[in-house]
Amino acid sequence: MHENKYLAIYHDLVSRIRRGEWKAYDKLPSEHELAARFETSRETIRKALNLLSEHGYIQKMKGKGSIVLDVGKYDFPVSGLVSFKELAQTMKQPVRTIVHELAVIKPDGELKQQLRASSKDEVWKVVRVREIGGERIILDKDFFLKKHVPLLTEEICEDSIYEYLETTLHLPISFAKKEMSVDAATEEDRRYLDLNGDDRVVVVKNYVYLSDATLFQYTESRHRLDKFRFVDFARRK
Amino acid sequence: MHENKYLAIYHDLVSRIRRGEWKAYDKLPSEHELAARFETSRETIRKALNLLSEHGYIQKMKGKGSIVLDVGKYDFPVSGLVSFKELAQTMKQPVRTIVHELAVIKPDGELKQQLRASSKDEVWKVVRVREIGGERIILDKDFFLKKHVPLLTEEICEDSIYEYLETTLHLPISFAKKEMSVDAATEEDRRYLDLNGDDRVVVVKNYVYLSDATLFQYTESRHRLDKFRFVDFARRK
DNA sequence: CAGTGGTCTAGACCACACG
DNA sequence: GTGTGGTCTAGACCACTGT
Repeated sequence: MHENKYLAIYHDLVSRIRRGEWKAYDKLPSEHELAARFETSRETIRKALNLLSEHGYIQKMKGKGSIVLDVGKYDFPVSGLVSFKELAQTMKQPVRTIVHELAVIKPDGELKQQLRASSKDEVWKVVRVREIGGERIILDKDFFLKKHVPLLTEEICEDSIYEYLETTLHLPISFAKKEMSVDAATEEDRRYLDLNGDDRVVVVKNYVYLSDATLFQYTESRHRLDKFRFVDFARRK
Repeated sequence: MHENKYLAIYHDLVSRIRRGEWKAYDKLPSEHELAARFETSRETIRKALNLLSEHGYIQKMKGKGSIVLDVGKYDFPVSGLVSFKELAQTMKQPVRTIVHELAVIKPDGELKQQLRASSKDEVWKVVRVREIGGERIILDKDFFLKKHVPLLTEEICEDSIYEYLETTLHLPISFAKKEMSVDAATEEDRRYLDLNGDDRVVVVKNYVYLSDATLFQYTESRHRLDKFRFVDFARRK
């Protein structure tokens, strides 16, 4: 496993910050100083620092230096592509995934359009419920183009589909477009979730693209209103 | 007004893409070619292309080239700090801002904590309603530390507070943390908004920081459920 | 193989902050 | 003034993609 120099420096600095080597509002060493310490060029240090900045670890100030922030260490994930398994690992509550449906289907009108699929394409349909603290909170409906994902099993769906796609199939998942809104709850929502009488759910629609910019997955995540929470760290452009 | 070379190139390429000089899935010229065309170095071109990539305009592919995407041209804003006025300009519906309250207050317990203010700090409180297509949809409650914002008028609040802060006061707004959730509607929500009987609202809490990492604004944006929509473009790290 | 984007270097000059 | 981060250059080598 080979890691880029700037990524290695980024990870090194992240772990130092997390370990408390620098506390919030402490100044980092200057870029010149860091370049000498890591025996590299300043531009490479700057790549690492820009990553830290984008991820909310530091704030850079022209003419002054870079200071460590205290946001960004908590409340992960920030905006980004994060799978439920990665998210679950940061939570205290016990979580469980129940697979309700796992089948190959022919996409119909709306779904075909969403996946930009042709009539000949076959599509995996996966319906899962996420249980958190004993309550059924999230209904996940995933659709994959079968030409990209030849095999799926119940075991994979109970673990992490993302992990399987990336580490086993080596699919180059690259970017996604998310849309969030509040919609009326369907009969399916009422059947699979503990809605406590709510007639609405938060719907997160996720369009996932590969690195050649082809769409290969459409996911609809339906959350119980009172348990929904989304955190986003954003920099002014 | 001086603009950096890589920013100028970025803006040039954005406008060419928006004008349709390259269509979706077209290949951009290679970085080498662009460097020659813009009479600059490849690293500078790469800075511009990375901006295009981050903003969802292009997809870079090692060994192949960069292609133009069709997401990112619509559905603005993507995740980011965007003021209501900027957002309104991209909408078709007529919008209006009504200022209900504009006062200097002493922060009480919860607010003091949220703004990390001391008992001596004075705080601007602004309550505004956003009307879209004739309906009162969004209730915005803004709190600014007065030491950063000496003067606020009703005219400024009806226009764009952000514009005033950035272009007139030159406050270096730098980053923000957003939290979204669905909460019970308050008496205030029912009074100011056309809720149509809903007993919940989408709450977006926004903590805004200056470039020296000091918090100076807390905003709570309360949206009617059925009109709430949030779009996010995210790249896999 | 040639062409592409990804990383890295060792410098340079600039704008900004602070004493 | 010194020191900081921001930009820019002209090269280099690498890994990947296509033919």
